[in-house]
Amino acid sequence: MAKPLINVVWFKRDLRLSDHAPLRKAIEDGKPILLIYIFEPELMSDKHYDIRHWCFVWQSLKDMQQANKLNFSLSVAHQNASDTFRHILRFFDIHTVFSHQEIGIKITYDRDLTMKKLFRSKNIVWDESSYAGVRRGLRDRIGWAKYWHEQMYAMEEKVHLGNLRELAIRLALDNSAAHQAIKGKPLPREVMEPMPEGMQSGGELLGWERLESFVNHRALGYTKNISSPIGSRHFGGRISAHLAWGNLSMRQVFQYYSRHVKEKESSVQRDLNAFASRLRWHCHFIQKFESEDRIEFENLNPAFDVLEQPYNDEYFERWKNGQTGYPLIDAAMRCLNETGFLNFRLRAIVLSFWSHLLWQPWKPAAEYLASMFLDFEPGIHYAQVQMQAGVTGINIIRIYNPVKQSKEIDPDAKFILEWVQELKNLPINLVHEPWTLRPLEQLFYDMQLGLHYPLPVIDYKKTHTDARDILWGVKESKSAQKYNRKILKMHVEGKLKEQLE
DNA sequence: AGTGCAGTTGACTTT
DNA sequence: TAAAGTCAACTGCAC
Repeated sequence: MAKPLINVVWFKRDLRLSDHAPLRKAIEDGKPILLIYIFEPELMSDKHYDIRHWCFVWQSLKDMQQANKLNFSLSVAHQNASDTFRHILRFFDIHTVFSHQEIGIKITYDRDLTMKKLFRSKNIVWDESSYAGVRRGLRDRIGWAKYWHEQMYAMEEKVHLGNLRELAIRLALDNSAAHQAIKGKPLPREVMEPMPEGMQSGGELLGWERLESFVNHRALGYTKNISSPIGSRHFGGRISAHLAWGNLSMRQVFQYYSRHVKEKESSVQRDLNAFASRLRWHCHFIQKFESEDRIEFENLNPAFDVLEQPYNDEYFERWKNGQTGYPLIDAAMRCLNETGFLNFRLRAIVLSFWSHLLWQPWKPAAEYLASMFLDFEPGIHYAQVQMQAGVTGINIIRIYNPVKQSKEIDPDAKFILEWVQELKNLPINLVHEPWTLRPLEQLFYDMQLGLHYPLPVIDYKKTHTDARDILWGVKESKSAQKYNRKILKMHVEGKLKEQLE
């Protein structure tokens, strides 16, 4: 007996039901639709990911079913993609699989290659829609900004939920409840539990709440607070995780901003425009990764391959657990571990500390930070890591002074004391550099260095000079400059050039 | 009042 | 979204 012929919409990092090209196309086609999300064990155990991401995904999936009052379930699998589709093929013939292109790390790229082969062998069409103005196989950036703007101003991909409700089918499963895996082991319990306090929860609804509250209430103060460890958490857009997992599409964010910016006061407009310019940078970096995904493993500028930065496990443990003895660094890392978010400046500071002051290779830090950033977006992440590590050749080398930054961005030490409570009895000026405490003061404040709080893991004065000399030496070498020309040609379009340098 | 000088500020360059 | 160094201009003050 012939199996029913269906289409599949495969959700990845596009967990929403609006402005969704694959859904729009599948509905237009009119065949029954199976909606699936696959929790891939190999991805879940990859170093870039943490349970917090899968929690966020789970909440997004729940939101897609519940908040929109759809009376069908998304099918959720917990096994690798090939086996999932083989399982589906036992019950159905698949005409087309609709999904978004994934600009991802090697492990997902390889999975896509495997799937491409599998689909071809089964005579299944794989229809992949592009991601937010990012183009496959681009060799240079001529006309890129223009194309991006066209994409952003284009009409939304309309999804008719009524039609979707009629077409959507569920895979008949052995004793599976609505949210259970269609096949494979049950999901870890923690995935289905609420987010820990302080970490953003996932979902389209929450994404829109954030976007609206930012544009209409929190935007004034965006630029002023952008570097403040505490201020940025309120005055920032805070939609990054929702963008990374596709609760919001870039186009939706851009159009919401364009619609509302006109009606605001000029001071708010300034802040909103600063926010909006970053939306384009977001896609710029993803495009960069699409064109050159080797930067997950290799220096963008190969001249920096000569750096000798032997990995030190003790340094790694102290850095990641917030035990370096530099209060700002420790506060940032502890805060990140617990909340999944840091503002841009703190991300730059902790990375600079790792690669310049601890003189460590960027790769282990890149993987660890990816797993802690709830908004981990592969393209942006690796471009930023390399930029902060100073191995792109085309960007200025910024070695942050953790004490100077501490006094500048956290003058009253509020942020530090929130996360490094060991220091709470010290006067503010000593919180920024506790190693200056003299023995009598340590007694007086009941704060023994090396016991209650670690001594600095390195001496800034010594390490930063070495790092500076070596990095600038490479940056100015003939070899680095030769590669720079190639890099600029590939990734930079006209006016963007100055902004990058 | 003008001069010399130490200290400060800001623009600019180098790393 | 850096930090440190250089230099010229400026400031305040003493004489």
